[in-house]
Amino acid sequence: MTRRSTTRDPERTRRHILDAARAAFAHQGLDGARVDAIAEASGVNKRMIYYYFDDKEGLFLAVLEEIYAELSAAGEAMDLAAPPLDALTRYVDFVWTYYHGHPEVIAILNNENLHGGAHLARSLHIRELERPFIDKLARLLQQGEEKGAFRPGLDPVTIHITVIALVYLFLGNNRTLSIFFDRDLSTAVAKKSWREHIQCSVRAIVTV
Amino acid sequence: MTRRSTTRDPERTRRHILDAARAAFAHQGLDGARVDAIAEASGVNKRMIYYYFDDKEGLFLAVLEEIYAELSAAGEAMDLAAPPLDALTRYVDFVWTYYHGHPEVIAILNNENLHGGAHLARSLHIRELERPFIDKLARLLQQGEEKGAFRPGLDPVTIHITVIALVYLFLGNNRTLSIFFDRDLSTAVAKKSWREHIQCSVRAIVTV
Amino acid sequence: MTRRSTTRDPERTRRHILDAARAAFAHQGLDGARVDAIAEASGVNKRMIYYYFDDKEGLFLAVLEEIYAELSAAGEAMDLAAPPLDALTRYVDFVWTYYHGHPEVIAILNNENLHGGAHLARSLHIRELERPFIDKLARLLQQGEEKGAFRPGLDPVTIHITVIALVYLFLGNNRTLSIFFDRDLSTAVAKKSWREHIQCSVRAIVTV
Amino acid sequence: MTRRSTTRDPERTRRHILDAARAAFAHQGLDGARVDAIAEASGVNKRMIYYYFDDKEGLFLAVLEEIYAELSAAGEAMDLAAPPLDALTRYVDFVWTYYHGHPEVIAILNNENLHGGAHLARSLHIRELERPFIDKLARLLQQGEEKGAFRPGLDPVTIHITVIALVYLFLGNNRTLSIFFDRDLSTAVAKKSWREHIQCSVRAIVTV
DNA sequence: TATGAATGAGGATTCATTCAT
DNA sequence: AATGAATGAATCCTCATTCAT
Repeated sequence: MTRRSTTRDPERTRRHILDAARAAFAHQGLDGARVDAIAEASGVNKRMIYYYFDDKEGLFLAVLEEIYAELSAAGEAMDLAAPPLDALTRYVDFVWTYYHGHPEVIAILNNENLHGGAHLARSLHIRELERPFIDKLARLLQQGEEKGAFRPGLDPVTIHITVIALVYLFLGNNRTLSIFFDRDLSTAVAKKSWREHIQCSVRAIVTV
Repeated sequence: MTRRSTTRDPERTRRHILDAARAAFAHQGLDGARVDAIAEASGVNKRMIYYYFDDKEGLFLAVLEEIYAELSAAGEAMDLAAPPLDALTRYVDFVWTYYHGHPEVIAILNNENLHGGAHLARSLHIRELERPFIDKLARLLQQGEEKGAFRPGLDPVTIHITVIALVYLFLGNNRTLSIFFDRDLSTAVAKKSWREHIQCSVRAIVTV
Repeated sequence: MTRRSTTRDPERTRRHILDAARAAFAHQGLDGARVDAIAEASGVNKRMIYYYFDDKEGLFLAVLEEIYAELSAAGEAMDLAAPPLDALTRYVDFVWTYYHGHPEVIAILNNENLHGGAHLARSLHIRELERPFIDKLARLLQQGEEKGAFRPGLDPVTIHITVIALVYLFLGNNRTLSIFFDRDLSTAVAKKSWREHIQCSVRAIVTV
Repeated sequence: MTRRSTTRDPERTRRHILDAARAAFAHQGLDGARVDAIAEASGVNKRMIYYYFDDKEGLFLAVLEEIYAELSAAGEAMDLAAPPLDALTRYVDFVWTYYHGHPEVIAILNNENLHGGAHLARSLHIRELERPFIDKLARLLQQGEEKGAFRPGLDPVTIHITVIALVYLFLGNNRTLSIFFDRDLSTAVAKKSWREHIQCSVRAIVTV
């Protein structure tokens, strides 16, 4: 498990640390994660964490920035070239698939919210990021509106947050929801069902 | 602000500890919160925390159980006696108002999800709780369906989670959303706007 | 060496820590001294150091304050009831004997000067201390002047610092002086000789 | 302020390191000074410190030896060609001016004493140094004695240490003395006054 | 029921030093 | 001669928890 980076490869060392940190922060949070454990898991000398990231918070911020950069990059990869309703379906699917495939993102973002977004606010890189999700969604809504398929005046940010909310909460709070409502929401069936519910809901929200 | 409970009042001591713990867990999470700080804030000797709650996790569970009990009790207080669409509006308002008035609930539940719902799963009290929200919502959807105002076959749990998602994510992730989308979502205007968006959305989802 | 304080005796615990700290700071300085070593030497759980003194600097300050308190108390014990010249001799002897018997005081005060008197400046207790050395010396100089034995207008603080200088530097810098001037100043003979030199010098300074 | 010595200039590199080290040791002591900080301040790669001075202690010793060499050189520059009393004044002035202009010398020598003169004792260069201060002072005392101005049998080392004591302690312990005696001794007036006091005192000590 | 004192394992971080180039 | 990367042993300090009263 512990990979030894015998060769002198700064980029690789950084990579190993970031990967281990991401997993650790996702599972135990900023406060629960242990620097020792991250070092151990990354197969890198503990000292290197401080060499590259200053301190635990710096490491957390680096993870956070990477998450947002990936989020932004994911938007670039999304292809919505299709008739409005189909594109809308694709779009929702994309968001669902993204968070479903990156559950650690949810945990880490929740953690950042717990801390009032303090790290993110201090970040210099976040501001420079593009938000392709919004741009592409904006164009989609525009086209749908022009074709008379969608309601006029829809705000892409609002719609995007709506989709995120429906995806994110279901996935991120799956355990407590399951327990409280006494219904296992972690099964493939429950997920499929919820995914369809999101599709229907979003369609209902944007259509006339 | 540190209340000294010199008098021997068990119930009051428990209360003080729970209140301080709730605030602490909401602000720093289970791992970030400090037993010392909780004792200090509650004006109670640290030893008492162990006397009443065994350990930190026991205290967290107690807070969690109280939150769910209050959640359940809040459902009881909700009055949906009105025509379906009006009742629906009231219902959404109720959920919004509840979480808006209890932001610490969101933080603590997120924390419990971070830990995979481990505490909740162990709780004996949770199972016994009624879920009045669901029951009342079920009746409402039933009535709406009978009157031809709502779609048939709506699942109250699904609808409830939908509303929670739209409320909870906006409130709980307000900071990171604001930063990432470069739009201050914490203003009264932004909140009002989002609240209306939820109302419209839910209506669109349940209506034919 | 390691005394175990099995009994619960706060005062004794504090005492043990302070004693060990004093020795440690005297030998390795604030930065060189190790908290672990102090705990070990005092036979007290390391955690207690932080319990009683907050941190290493707090411990250093406590040592410093104790040193000054003892310095002040030593002044009280000094009896100068004698004819001026005899009293002067006694006084110089007292200062010499004090520092000679408390070499750690010199090391610690030097350390505090290294840090620009930062700790002392923050101390609240220092200001309240009496300076009996000065008061008694003032009276002595006054009497000597009246009897025509001493020069008029002598400033007690100046004279006191003079005596301290002659005592303190010889004792505190004994090693480097010995090496540089290639003459062993640590022998009993050298000390006796220097002590007499101080007596003569001070007498020369104050007499007409 | 960090000078980059991109060019390969061994002497310059050594110089930069020594300068930075001297300042660091003067301000934080041997234990408090950080090798990293010294490297940073000297604009030289940290590895070079080990290349030129073996380790931290070696660097400290190098600084120490330089200090003593300068001290010795300063003695050479001192010109006491004047009538005994005038020469004595000049001499005291010289010592005062020297330490006043090189306050870091005091801090570093104190540090060396804290460590029991261990580094100095191991030094090979110290033994070879001339002590022109002593030689010149010896001649001065000799002349004064011959002219009947000074007491016979004065020991130049004793007198020199006396002067150093009066200069050194006032300057080196200025902060703690000021605080303890509640009198600001760092002002120009206080310094001038003390300097005159030394002059008078030394004259009183050596004259008949 | 309540409290101040005590504990030991562990936590983040720092340090002087060395390696590989 | 010079450098960025790497190391492991410490170092200060914190934490949840328990003891003795």
